[in-house]
Amino acid sequence: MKFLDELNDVQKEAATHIDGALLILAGAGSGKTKTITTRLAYLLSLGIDPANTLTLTFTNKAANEMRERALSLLEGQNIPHPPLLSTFHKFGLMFLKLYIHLINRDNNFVIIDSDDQRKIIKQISSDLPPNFISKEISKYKNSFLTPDEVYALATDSVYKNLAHIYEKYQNYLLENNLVDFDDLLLLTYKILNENDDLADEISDKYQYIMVDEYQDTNEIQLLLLKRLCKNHNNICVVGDDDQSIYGFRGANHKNILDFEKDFNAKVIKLEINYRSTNQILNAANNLISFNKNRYGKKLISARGDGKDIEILRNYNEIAEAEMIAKKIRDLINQGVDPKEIAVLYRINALSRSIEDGLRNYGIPYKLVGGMKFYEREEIKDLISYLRLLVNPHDDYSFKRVVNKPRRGIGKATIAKIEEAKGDKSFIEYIKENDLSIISKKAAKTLKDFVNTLELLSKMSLDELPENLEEIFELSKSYKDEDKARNIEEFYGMMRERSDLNIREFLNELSLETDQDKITMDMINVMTIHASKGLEFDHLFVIGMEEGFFPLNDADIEEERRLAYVAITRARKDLTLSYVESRYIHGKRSPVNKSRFLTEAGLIKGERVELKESSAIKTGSLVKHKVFGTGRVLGINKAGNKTKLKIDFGGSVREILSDFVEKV
DNA sequence: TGGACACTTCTTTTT
DNA sequence: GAAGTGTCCA
Repeated sequence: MKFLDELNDVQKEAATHIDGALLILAGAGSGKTKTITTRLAYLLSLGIDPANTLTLTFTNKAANEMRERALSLLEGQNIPHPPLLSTFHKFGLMFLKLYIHLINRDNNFVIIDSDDQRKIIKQISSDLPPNFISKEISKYKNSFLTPDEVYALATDSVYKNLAHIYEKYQNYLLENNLVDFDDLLLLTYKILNENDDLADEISDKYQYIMVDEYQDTNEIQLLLLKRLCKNHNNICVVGDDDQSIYGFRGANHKNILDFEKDFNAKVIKLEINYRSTNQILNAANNLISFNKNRYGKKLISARGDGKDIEILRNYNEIAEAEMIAKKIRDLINQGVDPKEIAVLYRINALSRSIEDGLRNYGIPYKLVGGMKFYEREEIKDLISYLRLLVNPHDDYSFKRVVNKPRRGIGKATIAKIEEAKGDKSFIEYIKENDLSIISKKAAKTLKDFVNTLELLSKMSLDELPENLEEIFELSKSYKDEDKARNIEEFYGMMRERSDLNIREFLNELSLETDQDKITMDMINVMTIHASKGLEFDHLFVIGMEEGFFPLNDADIEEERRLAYVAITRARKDLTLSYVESRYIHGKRSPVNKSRFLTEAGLIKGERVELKESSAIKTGSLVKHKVFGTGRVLGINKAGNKTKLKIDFGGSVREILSDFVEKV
């Protein structure tokens, strides 16, 4: 096999491993993708039926890239059909289409995204932050807790209330045949778990399973994988425990640390780094060695020495931005390709100053992952129209679009119908009643609206854009040119996918992200999270300050991994920057340089003394001398004082954080 | 009904 | 500082 010659010995060992569980611990820049795509190509070149392989990823982009690379290695060989490479969620979607009837649900379900989820939650309850609720619900679902069980476990009124909201939320999904992102995996697992014969069938079908970015898997994904490989244990996962940075989204860093034990796996470490210079890797190695929870590996550069890492210190963020803009200008003047330059930061709020700086110097840049196409208001409106056509009972979508563009249907009218309609959906009620409770004009508008929707619902995906536009003037009604253009772009996407019906189109769409669209042609400005998997010759990381990076109250080891990811994005030239004072949240505050600079060995003789955070967060249990134990409902920072809103068994008090202890 | 104004909040976000 | 939410009034 000629393509094996492209690999080093360790990579080759990994790529030619055939049977049994294997963990490929792949350090940053160690040729991870090359190794697993080669392994896939290798398996297929041995005559293994592509239909017997399954490769799971987290993004469509990764799946597509890997498919292409594997197939290009096999060029000229006769592969009967392409292998299945899919995201976990898309795999769930395909599975549920075939088998959701086994839990008595119809396969014409619609997938909701996190935004929809929050909206639904908001309709159910208004007293707790929807973000907090949706996180909690996700936690419960992923721990297989039913609302009743959550209620039974609840120790205080807040959590009893949450159990209640959870129950209503689940009922809402069932009534409207909706499926959230968690469900795509959960229900898939549930069905496989309850139907042993089916699990056998599926496990026998997918005899060779591979998983990319294993450090980002959560509990359900682990359980699901166990089901999928129950009959063969042929599972090969790739990942880097040191690059696990999605804990806040439910990724369980433990999965990769325990894989060896969980699956009785062989472990192969890829430690030769083909990306960065010694200086950069030394800093990365030094820094990450401060973490306790890790497998332990050291990156060794295949590129040798390069430039020293530069540390920038500035008076404030304006000076910082100016200094970096100047440096970037110089690089470009030296002929550096702008797409080889990137600026990273921990939090989006820092993008502003650097953007200003670049703009002042007339340097074109691209903000990666800023406002997302599918999250734009006008696109969500259009999607709501499509949903309403598929499911006339979708009251959430109905309310979203009933007055877009303006038809003179306001809050009052909606509230009246809401009260009168009982269990009926808006559209049902409007069709079946004379609407005497609202004004004649509004009644006529609504009747017309509903009739029009019914008409539109009979159309195919490629007929819709024209008709929607003619009837509702969705694009035309916007004065904002960007919005109109976005709508036209979306129309274009609908026409392109005329092979699908509306429902299929919506479900495909909900699993798509802008991540898939990242193209690199200009200077890139983005969060560290967005930079994962990318690499640049010249890299700037700004905001290296305590409180920003590491962020206050965050999991320090995950912050450190994040810094590790940031550093290892750089190929030859890394610049880390901090300031003395930063303007944030409408206020200027003095800041100290990040401990990570010291830990990386970049600033000698200094040690930032800071307690490892025993951070108090919303939801934490705390103890007070007099009031006893309570749960934190909210956190309020005023100056350098932090005030906590705490529920002490029903009575809510505001207490300064210094007066309580975390329990 | 919908605009104007006050008040709150502010980490990252592969699906 | 900005965006999102809530409330009031023409």
